[in-house]
Amino acid sequence: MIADPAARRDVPDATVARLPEYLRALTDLAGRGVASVSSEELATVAGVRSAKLRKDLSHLGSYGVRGVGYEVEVLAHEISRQLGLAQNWPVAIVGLGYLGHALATYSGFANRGYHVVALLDRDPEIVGQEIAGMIVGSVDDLEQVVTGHGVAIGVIATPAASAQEVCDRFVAVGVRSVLNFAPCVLSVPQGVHVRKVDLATELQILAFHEQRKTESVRESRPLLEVSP
Amino acid sequence: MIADPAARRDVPDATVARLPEYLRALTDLAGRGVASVSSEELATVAGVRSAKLRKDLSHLGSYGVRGVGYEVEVLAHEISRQLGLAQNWPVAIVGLGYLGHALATYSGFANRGYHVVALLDRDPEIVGQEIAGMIVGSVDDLEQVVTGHGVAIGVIATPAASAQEVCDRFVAVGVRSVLNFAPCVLSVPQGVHVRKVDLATELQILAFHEQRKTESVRESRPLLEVSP
DNA sequence: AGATGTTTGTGAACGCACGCACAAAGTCGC
DNA sequence: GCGACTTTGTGCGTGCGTTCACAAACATCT
Repeated sequence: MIADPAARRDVPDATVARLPEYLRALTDLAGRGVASVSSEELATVAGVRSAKLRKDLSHLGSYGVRGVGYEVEVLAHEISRQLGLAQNWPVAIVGLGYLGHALATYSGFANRGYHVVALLDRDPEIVGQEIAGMIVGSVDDLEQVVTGHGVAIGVIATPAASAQEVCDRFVAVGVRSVLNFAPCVLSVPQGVHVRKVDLATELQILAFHEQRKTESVRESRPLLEVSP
Repeated sequence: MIADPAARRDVPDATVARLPEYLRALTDLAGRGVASVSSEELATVAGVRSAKLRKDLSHLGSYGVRGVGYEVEVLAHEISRQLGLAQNWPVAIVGLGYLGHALATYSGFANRGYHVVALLDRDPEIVGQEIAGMIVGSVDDLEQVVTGHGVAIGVIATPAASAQEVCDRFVAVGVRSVLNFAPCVLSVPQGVHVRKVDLATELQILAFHEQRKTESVRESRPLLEVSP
């Protein structure tokens, strides 16, 4: 029954990174009225191999029934709990350009265990606007807002030049988890967790593979040099 | 020494994923007038360990000078070339909600080896609008646009419900690299490369670690369980 | 020129993650 | 109740990625 304390201690990072995808797949299935799935089926929907899925889930505990499969509701609830989505984390978003705008209105946030409690920007043109049912506040009030709402996770969607300063202010008032969309490396003290998402990076990785594909067709042709 | 043909064949995926960050760091340094860096300095700016950086770069060839370091311009140009950024890949973006809007106006795309050649949407309200200096076209013309511009990379920023259909149409007209922002798994034939970015996923991974932190605080009190 | 100092490039050891294959554990039919 | 079938959970081998540590290679100073 209570295998949690032992199992929960060390969930591999690679597994953690896949849990949200499993949860999304399970939510899909639940929405379609599916009550039970095998690891094979769920793996297909989630885009992984069944063996990997089973090993991942085994790190959370034993929530399947041999010979039957997993109960969708039960497993979804368990993953949800492990990810801490029951806690409705208060999130603050700084920087409301198009990207911040997208994040604020992203239904995935509100519906998946998060609660955007504050939108902040530096531009007086943007401050005061209503976005996703909220009034954009001034970044000057960052400390007050974070403390007041007990913000645990800070989202940075500012230009790279402002990112470090915003991050420092987040950290100074106790935020220990930061999601950074600015194309720069943030330096933070030990114990603060930063995840970075760079849209251009993803494209560049794709471009690398794309080039390899076209290269293997042309095979060993000299590239043209660029003269400055 | 031309070590390229041998070295270029197998660049580890993990290394490829870091190359864009190195390139960004080098561009930063070049902009600040730095001409030469050691692996230690560059690693700090890029947020990795120097040993890892050196091993990564060694997969591209030998572009450093022992006892001195790397020439910023030379290394940047080399990574740029390996990533295929000299080719100005034509990119098409489908789905111009706030996220698609953000992608279209993202300066990182235009300035880093990409050329957004088409914006497409299904909503008649959005078709015809001007975004980032381009007129949004109808998704009905997807095949024509892709073929006409020789689009190699397709970006999907639609709702999940439409993503697979758009993907299929991309693939049908020869696109082999897809960047998917929709929260769903795309199924594609062998040889087509898909990268997925899900904004909610990143938050959930952060939440997991955040929960672990707060748990370890609460559980530090009942260290000893009552045993029978 | 030789000695000294610095930094790269890499062989080797280690650790993590993935896939395989199978025993364990359950269901179902009779 | 028992055998056949299904599916989970996992021990193990393998391969990849990271880190360490050092020799090779270059610059600089005397």
